[in-house]
Amino acid sequence: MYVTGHTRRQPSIRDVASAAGVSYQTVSRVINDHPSVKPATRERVNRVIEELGFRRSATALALASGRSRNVTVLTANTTHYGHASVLRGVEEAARKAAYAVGVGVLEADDEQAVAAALQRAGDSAGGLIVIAYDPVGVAALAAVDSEIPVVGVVETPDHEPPPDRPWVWTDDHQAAYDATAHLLALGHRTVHYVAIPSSTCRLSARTNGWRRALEDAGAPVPEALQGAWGPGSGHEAGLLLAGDAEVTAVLCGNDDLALGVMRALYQAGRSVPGEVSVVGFDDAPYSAYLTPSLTTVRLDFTGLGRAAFDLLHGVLTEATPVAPHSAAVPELVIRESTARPA
Amino acid sequence: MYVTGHTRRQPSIRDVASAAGVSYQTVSRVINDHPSVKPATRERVNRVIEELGFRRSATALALASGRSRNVTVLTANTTHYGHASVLRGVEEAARKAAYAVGVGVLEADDEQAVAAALQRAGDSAGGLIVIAYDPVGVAALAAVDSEIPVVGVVETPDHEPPPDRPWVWTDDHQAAYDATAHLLALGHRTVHYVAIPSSTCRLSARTNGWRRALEDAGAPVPEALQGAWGPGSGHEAGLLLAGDAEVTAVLCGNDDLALGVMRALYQAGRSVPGEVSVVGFDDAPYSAYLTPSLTTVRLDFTGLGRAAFDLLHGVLTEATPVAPHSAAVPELVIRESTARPA
DNA sequence: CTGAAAGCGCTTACAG
DNA sequence: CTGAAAGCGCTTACAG
Repeated sequence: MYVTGHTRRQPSIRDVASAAGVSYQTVSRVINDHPSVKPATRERVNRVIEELGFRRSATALALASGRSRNVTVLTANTTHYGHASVLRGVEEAARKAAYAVGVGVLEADDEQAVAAALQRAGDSAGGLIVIAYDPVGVAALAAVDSEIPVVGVVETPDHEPPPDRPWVWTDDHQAAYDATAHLLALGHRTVHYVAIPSSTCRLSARTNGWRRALEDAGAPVPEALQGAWGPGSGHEAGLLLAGDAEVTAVLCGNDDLALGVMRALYQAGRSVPGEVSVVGFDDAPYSAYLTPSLTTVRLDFTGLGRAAFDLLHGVLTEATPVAPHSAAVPELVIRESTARPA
Repeated sequence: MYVTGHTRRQPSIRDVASAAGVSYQTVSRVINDHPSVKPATRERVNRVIEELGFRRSATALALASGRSRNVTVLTANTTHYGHASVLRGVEEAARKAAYAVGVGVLEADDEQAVAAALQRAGDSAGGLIVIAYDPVGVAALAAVDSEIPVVGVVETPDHEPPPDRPWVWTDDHQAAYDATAHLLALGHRTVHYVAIPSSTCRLSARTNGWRRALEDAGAPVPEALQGAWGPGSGHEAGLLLAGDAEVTAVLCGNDDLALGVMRALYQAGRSVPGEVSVVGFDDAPYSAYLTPSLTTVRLDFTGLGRAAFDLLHGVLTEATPVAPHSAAVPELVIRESTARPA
């Protein structure tokens, strides 16, 4: 069989219209499920659509209608488990709603780079979801033009989001409180804390939850250590902590940090959980298989992503009232890395 | 300050044109860097563009020109380190070229689902990048309409890709060979293997590299165990392996599998690397911080993603000749999980 | 219930 | 070097 190099053009609504013996306007009504089309006509048009393999052009639709069935998620990171899972949740919900999803990564947090990322995203997207777990994300969320629909995936906020700009989060504060309380209940005198980068200048909800639990129990409140996102910075913090004989329990802002801390403790000859208990945040896929397996707070990132999309979809279509909401309840998963103090 | 609720429409090239006192056609020439525009005119237009904050509409551009400055990557998984890193690499290169990137996840591998994913992706993208590390991805790559530009991110192939459909890969075969040879050189009689899901019916390049190294050394070739992607399946395989006293060295298709195997070995009371050596593939961020830290093959997934985009960009613009190519050389990273047999 | 017109914001020939 | 026309594939009023 010989095929010419010529690409057969995709059929347009006009092609469908002439093949079905109607005006292209009627075809438009059919593909938009407009009520006022005679059933027989509708059926005939649908048959032709099927035969010709017609697919409505998303770009023409976007240009003509001004709406774009595309959302893009802006994030500072795509490989970290939490961020990647949020993206996955967004994609899942978007797929169900027949939306396309784009990704933009926020490389640097200078104003220019953020502005550029925002513009690129705004060019193609009808709406934005920005993951604001870190300073770059927060800056981006704040810099979004007021005309473009956006929802933020944020840390537990301490104030209401602006009405036109919903947020989505899981209750970090309570989760950190619970994890700290668990350690205290085991008999530890206090709990040290290695923080992930705070998204804002003020203290994060996790930090506050940890501190509150300590205060409520009348335990001393040690100074929190500031970590980054990866295990390397957990390792550095762990080295510091390992040198302090007072340290018997460490709460970490995420599992990567906890992993680094455990490694440092091991290198310093302090056993986990024999001498020191360690708790993480996230429940990354690897955490259950570490030795000792990691006690951690399971966060439903995927559910968060789905919620973010649903919210955005709501503001995009104006069908649903938009309300800020906290999705999914975190759950403390107790494994081998926590025990009573020696 | 009072602001009306009315959205000020984005300026179009006509707005720019009238403000600059030229025709909109001239504006089009300026934004497209067309050579034949008098420098003075160009400068004036550019000034107006600046003043008005004009941004060319990506969707109008796509509709009018037929080209879409958007690529979408199709993948069965977004959270696994390798897949996420490829995506990250694509985004990085796309950003440099001012392209937008979309993601589509391949949920199920039945024909319908793949076809649906393909259609959705094709609707918005000018080109596709499909990650074909697993059966779903392979099916998707094969099902892409011949008219749409696509590049596959694949396992080391055993034949040339079709000329119009470039692939990108890293040399798995050599990497598996090296890792196996390392274990053999340490004095192990043979090396067992836990495989990731093969993308095809035939054996994967990793499996072949492992087998070849064994054969070249005259070592017995045990049957490979079939794993999935996550640590859970590595754990299952590890339980099997742990029961066999002959097993002293295990090569795993990825780090997650290796983690699961190490956990199983630990539970069975067999020490790593004292009694059994374990090697992974990927060099995930956590691998260096495990105890024992994991010997593994570092793969440049991000570079692979960048290469995939560059290739696609080449076929999209027809500026660069497209050639299949192997990006980045894998590197064996020797850490604590491997040692001489007891 | 159905059709003819105008327009979304650009680009691609075609003129001058 | 610059401008007026037609068209990309749809939708949104406006007629009938």
